[in-house]
Amino acid sequence: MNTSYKSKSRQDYLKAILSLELKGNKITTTSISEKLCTKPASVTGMFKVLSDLELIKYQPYKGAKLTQLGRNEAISLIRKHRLWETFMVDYLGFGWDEVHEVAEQLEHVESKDLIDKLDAYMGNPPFDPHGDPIPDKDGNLTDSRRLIQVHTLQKGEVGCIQGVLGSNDTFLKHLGEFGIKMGLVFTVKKVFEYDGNFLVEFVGDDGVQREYSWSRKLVEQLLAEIN
Amino acid sequence: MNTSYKSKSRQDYLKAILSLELKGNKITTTSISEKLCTKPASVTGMFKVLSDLELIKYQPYKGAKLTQLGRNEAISLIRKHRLWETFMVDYLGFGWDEVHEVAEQLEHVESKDLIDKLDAYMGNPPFDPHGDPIPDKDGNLTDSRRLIQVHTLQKGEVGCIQGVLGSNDTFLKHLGEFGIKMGLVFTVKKVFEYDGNFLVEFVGDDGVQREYSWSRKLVEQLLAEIN
DNA sequence: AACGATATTTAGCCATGCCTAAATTTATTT
DNA sequence: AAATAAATTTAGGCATGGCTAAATATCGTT
Ligand SMILES: [Mn+2]
Ligand SMILES: [Mn+2]
Ligand SMILES: [Mn+2]
Ligand SMILES: [Mn+2]
Repeated sequence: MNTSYKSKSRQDYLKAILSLELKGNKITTTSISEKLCTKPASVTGMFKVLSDLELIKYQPYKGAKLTQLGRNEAISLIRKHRLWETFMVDYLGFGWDEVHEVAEQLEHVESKDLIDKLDAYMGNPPFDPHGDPIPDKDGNLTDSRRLIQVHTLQKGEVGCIQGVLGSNDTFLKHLGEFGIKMGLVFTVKKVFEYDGNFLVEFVGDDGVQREYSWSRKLVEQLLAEIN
Repeated sequence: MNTSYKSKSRQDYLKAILSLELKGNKITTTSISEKLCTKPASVTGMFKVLSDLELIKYQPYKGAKLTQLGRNEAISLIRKHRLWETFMVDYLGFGWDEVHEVAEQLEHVESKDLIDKLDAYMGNPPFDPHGDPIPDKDGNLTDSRRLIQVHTLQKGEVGCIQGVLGSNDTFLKHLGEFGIKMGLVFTVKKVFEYDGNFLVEFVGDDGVQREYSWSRKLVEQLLAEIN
């Protein structure tokens, strides 16, 4: 049979499953169908295929979980996705809000040699443009940083933006309009009790120090390092 | 209907058709099936699809030809293919015999912005690693060079390798073993009447001048510029 | 423990692109 | 002008990966 696990669809399913597993979620037909914009019935069909290929363990009505084989494949896809994003932003001049869609395509290009050479060309970057860790060529995905959500900061604390939770393009574009980017160092001047907004202060691209009001919804999605 | 012309299969058909048209061949179901390793019956089916999409003009039993729309799409694919090959060889350190397969995948990534930025990043290279001209971002595919097949050279003439006819990997690897590469300047010392072999002389990578015997079959596939 | 709500699977359908075998058209010979 | 050969199309099937609607299993409530 020609049944291999190297198809765009199957790979997207593996990635979706890993993504939910990393968040600690149960892998149900409904949750995957939402993530991939398909229907639960379609997911059931794919779960059977992936299970036959030993990429997942699937118990009808009980859910699915990645096998080691499936996990390896998923991590390889994450590696490709994040390296291509890094290349597009750092070398080709794309904005961080412009690369996700294209990386969704590039991650499916099959060539270990290509991605390892691209990685080497860029000097083995540890993080992608959204602050997400890039698995190394052996599939090790580690992140020793202690990032915390900005909404947990106290008045007076200084943070450095190192990542974002979720990275859909409109959210990223919104951040850009606020001058928020990776590595930005800011100070919490005040937390408003009324609506949970954060008053922060930082030096903009133009070298001028200004104050901004970040919404509660926004700061929950921002990850920072504190010193 | 979801019937778009952006599928890997359809794109590969368009490329195959353009490739044969450029060689002046008639586009038959048989010729395309050979090029794509499918069967004539499958090509008939695809010709109907491409015809419905107005990418080709198709007359049953008479053959097919690209429309302007189809030609534009095919040229865009050629552009992507050659730019990715150039990137892999000139930036990532691949050999010219290692990039074709991967470029076959990369050419299907859909993003005009990506390929135009990659082109700019590389400084708009005019030719790919195999000496083939790269269409510009507006789809202009021109080649003002006057390349001739090496077997037409006379004893005593000096040539500069600028391209190869056909570029399957084993052929290219073979060239590599002979020290033959783009830009190589050589002198024809003698043409053997017996077997049509060419005795040529050039300075190798190590700086040492040596003589080589190039087979008739080989020199027919080499394109050179003479000064 | 039984009911209703919710989640999941099954059944049956569709589009894409490939295949083989059979029918048909076109080209070549005599 | 037939007859044969070659090329091409048609017919019928298969695998993948979607869908909807209906059947079934599981879960939360009372
Ligand atoms: Mn994808
Ligand atoms: Mn990312
Ligand atoms: Mn291709
Ligand atoms: Mn090439």
